[in-house]
Amino acid sequence: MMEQLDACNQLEAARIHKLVARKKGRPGQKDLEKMAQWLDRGQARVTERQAMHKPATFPASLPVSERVDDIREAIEQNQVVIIAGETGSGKTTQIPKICMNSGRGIRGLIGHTQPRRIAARTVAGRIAEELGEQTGGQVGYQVRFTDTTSDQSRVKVMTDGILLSEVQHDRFLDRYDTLIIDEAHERSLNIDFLMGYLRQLLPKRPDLKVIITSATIEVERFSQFFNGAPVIEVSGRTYPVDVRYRSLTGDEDDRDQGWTDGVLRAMEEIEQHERAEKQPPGDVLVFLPGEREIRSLSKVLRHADLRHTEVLPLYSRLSNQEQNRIFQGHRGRRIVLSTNVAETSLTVPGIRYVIDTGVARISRYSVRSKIQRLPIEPVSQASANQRAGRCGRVAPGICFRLYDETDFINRPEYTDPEILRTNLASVILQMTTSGLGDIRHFPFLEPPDRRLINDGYKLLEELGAVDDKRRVTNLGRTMARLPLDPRLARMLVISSEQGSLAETLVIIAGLSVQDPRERPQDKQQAADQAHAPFNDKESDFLTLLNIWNFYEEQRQELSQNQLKKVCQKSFLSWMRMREWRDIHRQLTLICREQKLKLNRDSASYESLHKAILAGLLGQVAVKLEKKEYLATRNRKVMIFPGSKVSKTGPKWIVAAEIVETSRVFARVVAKIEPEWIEPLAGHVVKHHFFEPHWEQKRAQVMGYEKVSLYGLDIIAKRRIPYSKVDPAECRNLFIRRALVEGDYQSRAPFIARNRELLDTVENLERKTRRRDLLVEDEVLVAFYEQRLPADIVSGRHFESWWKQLSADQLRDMELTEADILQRPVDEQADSLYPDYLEWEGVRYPLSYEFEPTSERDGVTLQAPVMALKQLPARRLEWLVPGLLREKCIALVKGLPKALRRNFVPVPDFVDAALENLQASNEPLALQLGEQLRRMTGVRIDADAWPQEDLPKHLRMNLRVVDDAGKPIAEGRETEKLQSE
DNA sequence: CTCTCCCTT
Repeated sequence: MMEQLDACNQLEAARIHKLVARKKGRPGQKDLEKMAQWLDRGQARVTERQAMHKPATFPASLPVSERVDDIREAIEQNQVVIIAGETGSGKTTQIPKICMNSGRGIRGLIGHTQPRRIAARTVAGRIAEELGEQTGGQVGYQVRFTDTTSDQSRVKVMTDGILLSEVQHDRFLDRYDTLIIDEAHERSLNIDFLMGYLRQLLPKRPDLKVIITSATIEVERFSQFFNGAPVIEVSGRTYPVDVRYRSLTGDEDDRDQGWTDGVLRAMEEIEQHERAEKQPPGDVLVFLPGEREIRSLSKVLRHADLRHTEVLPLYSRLSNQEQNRIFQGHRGRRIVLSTNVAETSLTVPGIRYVIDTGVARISRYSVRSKIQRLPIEPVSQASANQRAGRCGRVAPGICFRLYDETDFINRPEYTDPEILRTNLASVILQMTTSGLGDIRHFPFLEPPDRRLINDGYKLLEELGAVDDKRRVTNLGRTMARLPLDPRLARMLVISSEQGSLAETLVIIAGLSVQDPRERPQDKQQAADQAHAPFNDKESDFLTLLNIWNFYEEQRQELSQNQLKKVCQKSFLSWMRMREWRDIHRQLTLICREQKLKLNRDSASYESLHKAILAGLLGQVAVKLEKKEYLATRNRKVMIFPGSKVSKTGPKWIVAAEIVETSRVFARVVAKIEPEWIEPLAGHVVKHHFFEPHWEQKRAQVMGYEKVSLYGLDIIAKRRIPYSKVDPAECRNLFIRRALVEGDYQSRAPFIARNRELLDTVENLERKTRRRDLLVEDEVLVAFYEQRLPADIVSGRHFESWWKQLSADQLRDMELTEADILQRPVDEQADSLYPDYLEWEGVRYPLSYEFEPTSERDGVTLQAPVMALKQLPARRLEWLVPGLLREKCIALVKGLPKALRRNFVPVPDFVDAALENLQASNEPLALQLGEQLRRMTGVRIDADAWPQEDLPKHLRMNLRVVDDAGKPIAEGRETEKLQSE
C-alpha cells in the first residue's frame, strides 16, 4: 500500500502516513480499511485531475512566454526559484500555467498568494479565462469570506493571510505541491512571516516547490535567504520612462506652496512637450502624502485655468463611487492627485506622466513612546521607481521628480519592511500558539529588533495572553483563535464575562473595517446632518453601535436595493457596512465555537466600556486643561477633532488608538470612570505607599497609597491600613506613638500603671524644672520592643495579645522606677513641691509647668472667684519651698549694686537668712531684708527690691475660676486681680 | 480643529 501512495493525492497520503506513524507501523484491521478508503479516494482525485489536464498555451505577446522552458526547467531542478520581473511581464498569470504544464497541481494544489483580496480574485479570473474556464474549476480563489476552490482545483489563488492561517491546521502545508509567493518585494508582515516559515518547512517537504516572484528589487536577498536559489529575470513589457529631476526652488518652509509651484511648472513642461511632439494632452498622476495635501492642491489646480483639464482626488478613504471615477472615460486631460494607493493597490489607467513629490506618510512604531507615528518621509528609491513606472504602461512616459538626483541617490534603496515598523504582539502570539518556537530564533529575512520583540511581549502580558515568564495562558490561546488584533481579542473574551459580548462583537467588527461613514468634499454638511442621529457625546464606540443598530433595523425590513439607497441617503458606505456584517458574522461563529456567552439583555455603558478598557489599558488619558490630555507613559494627547467626544471633553477617557500625525491624537475614544481601571489592570498598575501614621481613633497605623498605570496616577492618595504594606514599620509606630507617647486608650492594666508612673515623673520634672529625670523615649521603646511579639502591629492585635498573658508576664510588662529614672528622685520632692497650698483650712490646687516661653511657666494657683478676697496675697509671694531659695537669690541679685555687694556670696547669705524664715502672709522681700539687716546691719528700703522684672516662674501665677471651674481671669498681679 | 496602506484562524 505504501508504494501506491506516490500515485495518491498528497493530503490523503499525508493522512495515511500520519496514521501509520501513530500506530507505530502496526495498523490494525480497522485502520487498514480506513487507509484503503483514503487511498482509493486519493488515487481517484489524481486520475481525475490528470484526465482534465490540457497543456496550457502562452500568449506570444507576453515577455514571460519567451522564458517558459527556462522557468519550467529551473522549477523541475530546484526546490526554490526566484523569478524577478516588472509589471507587465505576465509572470503572475503565466507561472501557475507553467507549473501545471510541468505536471504540478495533480497530487497537490498549486498555491498562489497575493497581498490583496481584489488581486487574488482578478488573478484567479484571468488564469481561468486563459484556460478557457471560469473560476471554480481548475482555478479557484480563496479570500476572507469567499472560497471558490473545489475538488477539481489545481490552482488556488489566495491572499497571503489565508495561506498563513492554514499553517495553524496544516503544519506541513500537505495539500500543496507548489507554492507561488507573488509580490514578495512588498515585504508585508505576512510575506516576511511566510518566507521564514517556508525556509523551515523546505527540508521537511522535499517534494514541495516554492517560487518567489518579485519586482527586480531585493532579488539577491531572496536568493541568499533560500540557499542561493536560482534567479530568473523576465523583462517587463513596459515603455521607457524619462525621469526628469525638477527640484523645488523657493521657500523650504512652506512645503505645500513648493509642491504647488513644482506641479504647475511640470504641467507647463508637459504642455510644451506635447506641443513640440504634436501629441494630444495625456493624463497625469501626482503622488502626494495625504488627503490634506490633495485637497489643497486640487483647489489650486482648479483655479489655475488649465485648459480642458479635469482634476480627480484619489485616496483609500474615498467612497467607491468617487474612486471609480478614475476608470470612467473622459475628454481632454485628467490629473489624478493620489496618495500611495496608486503606487501598488490601484492601477490608474492611461497615465502618461507622473509627478512625484517624493514623499509619503509611512507608519512607524515608536517602542519608546508606544505611539504609532505617521510622519511624512522621503520615499525609498524602490518606491520612487515604482511610482515612475506607473506612466510607462501604455506608451513612453515622463516622470517629474520634484527633488534632485543627489537626493534620490542618497535615499535608502528599499522601504523598511513592515516587520521593523510595527508592534509584534499579534505575530508573537500566533507563533507561540502554533508552536513555531521562539520568535528570536525564527529565520526572518530581516529579524526585528530585540526591543521590538520585548515590546510585543509586554503588550501580550498587559492583555493577559502570556504570563510574566512569557508562557501563553489559556486566555492567550483563546485570543489566538480570533482573527483579530490581540487588543480587540482581549475585549471580546472579557466582554462575555461582563455580559456585553453582543455589543462588543459589533464594536470590534466595526473597528476592524474602515469607517463606513462617508463625508464627500462637496456634501460635508449634508453628511454631518445625516450622521447626527448616530452620534454619542460620551463614546465613539456607542456611535458605532448606533450606526449598526440603524443598519440592522433597515436591513431586516428592506430589499437589498432599498437598503443600498438608505445607506446612500445616510452617507454610509454600503460596501463597508457589508464587510462589517461579514466580520461580525464570522466572529459570532467563532465565539459560539469558543463557548463565549452572548448576553440577551442589552449591556450597560459600564459593562461595555469595562470590556473595551480591558483591551486598551495602555491608552487611558486624563484631562489636563481644555483640549489637552495626559495619557499613560507621560504622553500628551488630544482627542481627534472628528470625535464627538471631543466636544464634551470628559475627565477620563480611553482611546482605541493613539496616533501621531500633525499632533498626537487619540482616535475613537470614550468617557470612563477612573475606578474601573484598577480592577482590570491589577497586573500592570504600580503601587506606591507613603506617610504611615498612627491614628488613635482606629487604633492602627494608616497610610496612603498612590496607584499608577504606566506612570499615570489613577488614584492619587487613598487612605489604607498600613499593616499589609509594612508590618515592621506599623509595629514600630504602634510602640512609639501608642505605647510610649501614650496616644492610645488601652484596657491593659499595666498600660494605666505605666502611664501613671511616667506622669508622676514627668510632673516632678515640671516641678523641679529639670529634664534629666526621665530616661529618653528610646529606652521605653526598647522596653516594649523586647516584650512585644513581632506580629503586634495595632490596638486590636495588642488587646487580644495581652489578654492571654500570665500574671508573671503581665507583671513583666510593668515599668519600674529603675526602668525609667536616670537618677534617684529627691525624697523630699513632695514636700518641696506640694500639690496644694493650704491656708486657713482652704486647699488651693497648685500646678506646675516648665516652659520658659509659656505664660504659665512656673507655679499656678487656682482659686474660685468666691474665695478670691480671702486669698492671702502676700503668702503667694513665698511660692513653694522648692522655689523659695532661687527666688530669694534673684531678689538679692536684683538689688542696686551698692546694696547688693554687702551680701556676697549671695547664696550663702540667702541660705543663712532662710534658716530663720517661715512662709507667712507677710511680704517676702521685707522679711528677707530684715534677716539680712540682722546679719550685716545694712538696711534695705522697700522700693529697692525688684518686683516686676523677676523671671515669670519666680512669681506665683493666679488663675481665677468660676463655680463651674472655668477660668475667668489669670495673672501674676494677685492684688490687681483681687480688686477687679 | 483633521490621518499612508493592506491582511486573517
